[in-house]
Amino acid sequence: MTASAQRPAPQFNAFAASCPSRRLLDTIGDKWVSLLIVALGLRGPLRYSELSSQLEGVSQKMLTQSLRRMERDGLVTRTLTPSMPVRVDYELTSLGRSLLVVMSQLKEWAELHMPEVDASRAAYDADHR
Amino acid sequence: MTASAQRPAPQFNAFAASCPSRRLLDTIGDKWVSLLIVALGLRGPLRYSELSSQLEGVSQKMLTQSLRRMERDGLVTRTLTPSMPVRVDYELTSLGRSLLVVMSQLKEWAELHMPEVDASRAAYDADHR
DNA sequence: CGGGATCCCCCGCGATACTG
DNA sequence: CAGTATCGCGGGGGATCCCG
Repeated sequence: MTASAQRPAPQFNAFAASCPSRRLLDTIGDKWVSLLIVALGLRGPLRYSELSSQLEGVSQKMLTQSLRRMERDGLVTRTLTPSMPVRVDYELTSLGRSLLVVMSQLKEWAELHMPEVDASRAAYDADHR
Repeated sequence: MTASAQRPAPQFNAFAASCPSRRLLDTIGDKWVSLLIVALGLRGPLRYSELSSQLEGVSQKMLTQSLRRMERDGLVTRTLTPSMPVRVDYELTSLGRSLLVVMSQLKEWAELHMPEVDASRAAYDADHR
């Protein structure tokens, strides 16, 4: 699997798993990652506990996992302050902020068009009952 | 769960499940839906079998499921031609095309910045071994 | 050809307990 | 406070069979 370079592949194949767009989708497809980008973008650097309380419903495990992933991807920095008790702050990197811009486009589309989606769903459900 | 309207909820809470942006993420978070939007956007109306062969790795079940969902959301139209054998074409609606625009922004970001992400990952992995 | 229905397995994720 | 480690299950999704 992950069929790598058997045949030349037509220039840019957005449908191959190795394509950048596919891999970006793997990242922002994670809802917690997306929400973290927005949260950190809107409200500046935040502590672990602040993120935990702002992303309602996130489990400790998923929060940590998502933050680690974002850190690895260079989207956030993790700053440890060895006070007592320990303090950890997360902040978007410039790369993370550039992604925030794109995510905001998504947000705009959603707020503009989700009502149409809702209407379409209602119509569809009415038909197919 | 699905806590609906118990308390007023602070104006626009992007972190609540009912928020438009959250719900859009639920949609495009599905990688097949995203890829279908791009495929149908770039190559015009496509038949079921054409989609099946272009989205490498998609199972029949997931393809159908994703198309149904998109149809319900008003993103694609499904046109049945009762020839022999049957022919079914899928095409983006204007709503779907407007979403394609946004998705293209994502694609641009990916092609522009994924190399940085890769570099960050390599550095991270080197440190944390 | 374009699906629907079923079975079944895997692992993503929540819950819980423990640590520096 | 900010995590790590472990267990357990539920359901998302693949494989398969069948139908109009």
